[in-house]
Amino acid sequence: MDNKRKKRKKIIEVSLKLFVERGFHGTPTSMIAKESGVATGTLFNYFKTKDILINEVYKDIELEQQNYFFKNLDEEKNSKKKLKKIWENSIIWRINNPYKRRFGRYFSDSSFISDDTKIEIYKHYKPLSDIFTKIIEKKGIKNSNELMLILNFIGACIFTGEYFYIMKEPYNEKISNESFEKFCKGIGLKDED
Amino acid sequence: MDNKRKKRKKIIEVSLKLFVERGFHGTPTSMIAKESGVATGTLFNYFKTKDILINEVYKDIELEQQNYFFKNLDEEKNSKKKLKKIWENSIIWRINNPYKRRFGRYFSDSSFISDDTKIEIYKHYKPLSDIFTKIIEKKGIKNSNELMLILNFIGACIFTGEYFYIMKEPYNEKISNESFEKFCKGIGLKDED
Amino acid sequence: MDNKRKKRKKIIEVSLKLFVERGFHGTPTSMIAKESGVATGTLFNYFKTKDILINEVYKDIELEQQNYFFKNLDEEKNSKKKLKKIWENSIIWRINNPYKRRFGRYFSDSSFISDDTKIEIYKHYKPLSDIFTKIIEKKGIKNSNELMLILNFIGACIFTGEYFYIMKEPYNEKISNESFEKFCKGIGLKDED
Amino acid sequence: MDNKRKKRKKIIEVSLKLFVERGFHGTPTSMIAKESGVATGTLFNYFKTKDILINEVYKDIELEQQNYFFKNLDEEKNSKKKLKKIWENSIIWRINNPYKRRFGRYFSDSSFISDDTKIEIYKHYKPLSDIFTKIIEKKGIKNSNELMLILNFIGACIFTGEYFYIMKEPYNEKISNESFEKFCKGIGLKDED
DNA sequence: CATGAATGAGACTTCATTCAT
DNA sequence: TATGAATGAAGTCTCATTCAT
Repeated sequence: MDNKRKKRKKIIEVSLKLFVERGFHGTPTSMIAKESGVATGTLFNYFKTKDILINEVYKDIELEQQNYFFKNLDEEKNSKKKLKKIWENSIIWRINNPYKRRFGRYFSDSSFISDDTKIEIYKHYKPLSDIFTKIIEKKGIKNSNELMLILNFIGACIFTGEYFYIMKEPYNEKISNESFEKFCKGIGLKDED
Repeated sequence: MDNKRKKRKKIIEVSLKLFVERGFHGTPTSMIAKESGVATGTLFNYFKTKDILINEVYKDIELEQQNYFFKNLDEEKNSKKKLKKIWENSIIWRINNPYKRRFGRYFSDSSFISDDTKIEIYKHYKPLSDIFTKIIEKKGIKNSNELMLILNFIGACIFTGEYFYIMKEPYNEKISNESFEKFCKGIGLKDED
Repeated sequence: MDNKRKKRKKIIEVSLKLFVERGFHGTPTSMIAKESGVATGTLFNYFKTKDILINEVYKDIELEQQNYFFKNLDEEKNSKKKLKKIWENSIIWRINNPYKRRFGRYFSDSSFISDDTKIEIYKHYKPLSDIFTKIIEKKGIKNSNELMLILNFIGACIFTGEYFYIMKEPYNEKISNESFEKFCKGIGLKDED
Repeated sequence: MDNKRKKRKKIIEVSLKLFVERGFHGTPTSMIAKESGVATGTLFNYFKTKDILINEVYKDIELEQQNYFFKNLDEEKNSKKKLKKIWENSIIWRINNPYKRRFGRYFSDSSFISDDTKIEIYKHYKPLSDIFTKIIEKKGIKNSNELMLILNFIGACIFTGEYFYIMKEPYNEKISNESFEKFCKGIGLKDED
């Protein structure tokens, strides 16, 4: 029984790698099966179609990612610290999971991922928007555009991460923090907020 | 002779649309040909292979985009104004060219685009890095990380643009400028710089 | 397992016939598959490409042919008798296998057959050259040109066979032997040699 | 007007080379046109179809070949000398025209050459059979098989020629003659015949 | 006559999926 | 449940031939 779990996991991992390296249509199911150590027919016992398979890969990655992003968030008391935690977690996760990072980039927005899957995943980002809701409330910034704030945060975060990717450098807290502080300065977020 | 130009243009446009909507392998060359109003064989007179075709689509988009981004840049005297111009141009371009925006997102980083093509395109972004070189010089910020500054700029710019995309709103100078000013405040860029 | 053998054999036979009748490029793989009673895709499970297929056809023919040419050769004591055996075997084989005869004629020297295949096949003709080596030794004919002798033998043999082909007659030992004796007389090979 | 002749000749020569090197279906008409220095469409002004083209190539080669084989034949008085002349001419011709030699080997018997063409060509070999008719008459060999004699001659002749081809040696009268004499000895043909 | 862009049938080959074992 | 041979629709690309210029 647990064996089944392992096989499923293996197929997901192999698919992730191959889809990223070769594209969806560039990866035959026979190749996934072979690298996963199962017969072609067996693959379809685990995932009825190739389309279902890539959606499951996506869900697995997203859930794992979100768990990591928002992990131990309650330990932090104020908003800036919470944001910093998310900032760091997400950059580190992307550095440590280059294949998953690329998978998101190529497929998260694509037509391979069904709308149902996208909606299901979207819900889990609530913790992030909660933080910005609270910031706006606390700082009494009326008319402030919450969505724009969130987007700016995500943009700064992702592109700071890209830096380490481009430079092929390991994560560096100092560099990352400089970037984070610039973002906070920009939106006027103080240490005590 | 001009007829050939037009046909080529038509094929590029149709390919762009279909690749974005259906993916590379999801778009048969026969479909591209049909929608372009030429025979299957004719397509291959213009582009020897499907791979070459998608690379040409990419190049066409990038060159057009870069022309737009950096257009009339010399009219602006100082760095902040130059950046503002690029900021606006790029957001507007992405709003006005949703298919090209999505094409970049899906394919710019993918293995469909050859390394040769990527390198060729990369060179044209020099005007942007020149601006940041000058900013760093003028403000005497030693040890400043130019690449990180550029990435932060691009991130802020793209994600500000995403806002209009998600909200399905037309471009709004006020909203865009608020975002831009936050970015400048973050890196300490003044009006007179 | 045995079923696979049979299918492979069937495809080889059908290919042989069609390649001879219609040429390599004149024979679509779909036609080979259909006449072999398998699906188009199945053909490629057995032979990865059409090029590999024709090389396998060639190898199969050559090996079968050589087995037949040199069969029971050890029973004969002297060189002339050995040559006679090969002479007869090869003519009879060509009469009984008209398609294989034509296949050799059209393709053995062509660019469809890879150099690797040709070299692999060439090695198996050693028994024939061994006989001529011994003849030259025994008859003490110094300076004799072994290769020329072999070529003359093959030429006489093949063109004697052509006689039956052109006349559409069955094999006739008397006629064949007259030709053989002329060849022996020409090179001075006696019954006791 | 003479210009047309030259162009026709050029196309024939290019076709010969390409058909031998790449096979009939492996040679696009566009490639023949290009290497011949004419436009694709022009080719079809000279030869209505590709099939007609290869038949014309074949006829050109055969006529040239036969002219060479039987040239100055009347100068020789007796049969052996006539045969020797043909023997030499044909071997030399094949050495000097390796492409034409291969063309014959690949295509003379193939389905690319129409039956009409083959029959037309066959007629021109009468001078050779005349010689053997006379030999049989003169030597009073009843029951002798004329066709078999001719075939043996052709076989010996071609395979003697193959010797020089395989050895990549230039023509050598002594070696060639040894072979010829063996053939004559075999059929009992004397110098005075 | 010469040109070469356009045509579209047809070639080889791949691959998601099924099913008998 | 696992297997992997078989399927055949569908994909990319070629090429003999035509025809407007």
